[in-house]
Amino acid sequence: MALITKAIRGTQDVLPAESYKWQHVEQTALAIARDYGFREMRAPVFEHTELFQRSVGETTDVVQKEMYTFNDKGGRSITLRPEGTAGMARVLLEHGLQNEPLPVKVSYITSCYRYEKPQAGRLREFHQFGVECFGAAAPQADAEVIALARTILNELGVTGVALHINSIGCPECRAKYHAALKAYFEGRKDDLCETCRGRLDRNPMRILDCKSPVCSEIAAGAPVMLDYLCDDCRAHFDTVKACLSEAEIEYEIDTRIVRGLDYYTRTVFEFVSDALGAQSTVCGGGRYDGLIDELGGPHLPSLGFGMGLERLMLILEAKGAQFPTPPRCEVYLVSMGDKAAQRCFAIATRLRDGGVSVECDTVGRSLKAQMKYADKIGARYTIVVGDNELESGLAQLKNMETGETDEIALDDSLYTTLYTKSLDRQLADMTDLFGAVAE
RNA sequence: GUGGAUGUAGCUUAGUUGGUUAAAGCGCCAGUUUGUGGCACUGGAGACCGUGGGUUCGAGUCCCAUCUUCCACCCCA
Repeated sequence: MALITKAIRGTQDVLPAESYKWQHVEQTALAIARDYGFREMRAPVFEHTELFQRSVGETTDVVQKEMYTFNDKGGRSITLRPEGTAGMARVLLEHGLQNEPLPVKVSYITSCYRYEKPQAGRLREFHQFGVECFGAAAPQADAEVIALARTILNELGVTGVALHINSIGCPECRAKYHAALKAYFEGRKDDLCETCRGRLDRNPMRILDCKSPVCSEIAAGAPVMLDYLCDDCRAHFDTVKACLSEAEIEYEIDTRIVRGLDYYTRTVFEFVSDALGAQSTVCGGGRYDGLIDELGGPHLPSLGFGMGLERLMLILEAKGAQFPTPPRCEVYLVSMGDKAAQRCFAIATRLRDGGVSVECDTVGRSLKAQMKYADKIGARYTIVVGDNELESGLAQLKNMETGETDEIALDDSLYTTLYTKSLDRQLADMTDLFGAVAE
């Protein structure tokens, strides 16, 4: 295939036949977040490169080798956002939102860009639903954000996901832990795999996550972060756990969770799916108490999560989750001849103004072909308009499901009849929807 | 960035040890006389066989390169 008609590596198109699923997922997530008090906020796809370097962290893989960075014509270094939080934090500070009643709770749906090798559940352009809660230091905020993610997953019909949580402490206790960890691994340095030997200086916590048999065996005996938490961090984590338990939210402690973005502190969590293969995290997040200071703002303890929409869709498809069926064409107006076609267009326009879903011929097809087409797009009713109908002012309203026909006059009564039918249908659809939710 | 697999019409595939106009199903379009869809039947459009080289009298079939997609590592959503 020619280059110009080929999508860029690692990108994905959403076709008309699939888009309703995305709309459902996005609207559901946004609506539930609204119930939790999160309002949507939007930020540009690109930001100054420095923003991501400062927030995500200079030493992280994301910043070091995965960002889409370029110079614009004005010589500025621009980067396509590799994640959502940094941009949200920037908007907060630029517009002084920290002066509004705290906490400031925002949600977002964004595309993100990372130059990685594509594989299952990993794309170069991917989409996230996420939330940020700025200015909430209490452990209840951690539980709230976790509960929100869980509710969204549940509401969408996702099964087979487990919540894993951990605390990586504050900079003070983490420094002590790092020292202990380093001392431990230093003793076994020669046994570690090559990548882990490199990690020893950069980020020893990553070794805990290494898949190599030798490393994981060594890691099994390594000191655990939770044992090094300072009193405040320990108390915070204990309360988070207590909140989750009392709200009957199941979780497991996973001491190997180490977020790859530098801004995280204290609580970190992920929702892991059994349906995704190697890239099994569908939602990841945590607290970042130092991020806003780091960006030059006030000390504003905050937290959030990101949910990978493509991964979410993958799970939904794998689990055979149900999506609400997209609305179908209510009436197809079949026309014969130019005069009738014009009349049909006029009728269609008026019906559409009244909120009815109508279609009519735009390619000059024969009557039979129009009937076939009406059938293919799932039209519920058809009305054939030709010279006879134009003259008599009467037409047949055909129910495409049963094949039954009713006489219908081509005057003002036609509109009220069809408005009513359409309204009844919408009402029935809503009843179905609520019925399904109630189950 | 490192490994392994993959690539034929819109989709799913067939293409014998390299040999004439690359095949089928689905889908699409149009017909099956008199103004009404779903079934059936008929016909049609649609593939430079991922791309570029090479071997050969001759390659979709062999070789090399490259790209894509998929899977794993790595990383993360």
